[in-house]
Amino acid sequence: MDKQPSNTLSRILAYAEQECQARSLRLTPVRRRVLEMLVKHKHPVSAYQLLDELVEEGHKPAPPTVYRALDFLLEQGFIHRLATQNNYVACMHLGARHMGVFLVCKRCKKTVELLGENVRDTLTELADKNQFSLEEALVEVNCLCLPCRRQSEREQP
Amino acid sequence: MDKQPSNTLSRILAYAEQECQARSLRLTPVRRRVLEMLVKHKHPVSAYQLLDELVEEGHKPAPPTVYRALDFLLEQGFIHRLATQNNYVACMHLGARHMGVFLVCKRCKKTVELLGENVRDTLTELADKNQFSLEEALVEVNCLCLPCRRQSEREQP
DNA sequence: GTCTTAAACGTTATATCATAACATACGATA
DNA sequence: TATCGTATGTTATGATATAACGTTTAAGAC
Ligand SMILES: [Zn+2]
Ligand SMILES: [Zn+2]
Ligand SMILES: [Zn+2]
Ligand SMILES: [Zn+2]
Repeated sequence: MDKQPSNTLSRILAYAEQECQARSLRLTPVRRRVLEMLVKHKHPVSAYQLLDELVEEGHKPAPPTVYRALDFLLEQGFIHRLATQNNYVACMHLGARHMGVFLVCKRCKKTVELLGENVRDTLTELADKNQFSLEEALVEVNCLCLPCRRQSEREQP
Repeated sequence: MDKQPSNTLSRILAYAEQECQARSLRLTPVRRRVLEMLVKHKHPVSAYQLLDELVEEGHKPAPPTVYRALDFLLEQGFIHRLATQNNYVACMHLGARHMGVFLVCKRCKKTVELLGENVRDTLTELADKNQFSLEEALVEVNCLCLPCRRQSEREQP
């Protein structure tokens, strides 16, 4: 399990604050709260799961509230969306806008985000060859993590 | 626009038939019909669009019928799913099981499937470094195709 | 041929994910 | 403080996908 130092949350929030200032955008309470929840979770989570947590806190938001916050955070590159899982996850790589490359264990759903600059280069080249220009990309790798692989071997030798 | 020779359909269906025989599986009428529809479409299409077409033909299937056929075709590698689009598309690369690499124009939705063996190698290596083993992967590249790029330039110079 | 059985399919209902549309509140700035 | 664009609240609905269960079908055993 990844450790998550207590200052990671504040580092990410501070970074988001700063970027929003620089872009003349507002990290409103809802947006900030959603980002905070995503950072605190270790796994990617669904929009409705975030919604439920907001409800438990006393807010009474409807789905559009959460989706609008997610859309904002996605646009600013603060979070990523895992399309095969219908889940959202905070970006842990501050500083540079990048495409997400995700390793997802299909058994326990443990997820690792890589920067994958070399993947991007390969894809840009492939796109160019086909007269497409890469805007952004989603790479989701369905995997087995080491513990799950061992578990599988034990079950089916 | 890609041309689609009239024999493409029969080639793909014959291949699917043959593979199913070899794997002791059945390419039932529904499965065959769904594969046929996917091949005939030039763009990826949604499950409900396929459902509507089946209804127009006189069948009266419910969603599970289509989804079960799609699941089968996905498992056999005859089609791919584009998770960011919630769409399904026939595989045009007969013969070898492979991961899908898709260039998708974000403006006109024109889609090209590449084999991308080098992408696979890169991803396998990245997974290994992180103690994940690659099972399969989805690569969707959000692009602008050449015509749409020119169109955009014309609109916003 | 009939029996057995697993796979496939039909059917109904429901779960899950996401957005349209419109009203209200807020916040910057003139 | 008046104005205007942005953000949020609220209600309803659209779009995608699956659970559960009963029936049919096809293939092999006898
Ligand atoms: Zn990231
Ligand atoms: Zn795992
Ligand atoms: Zn393919
Ligand atoms: Zn295009």
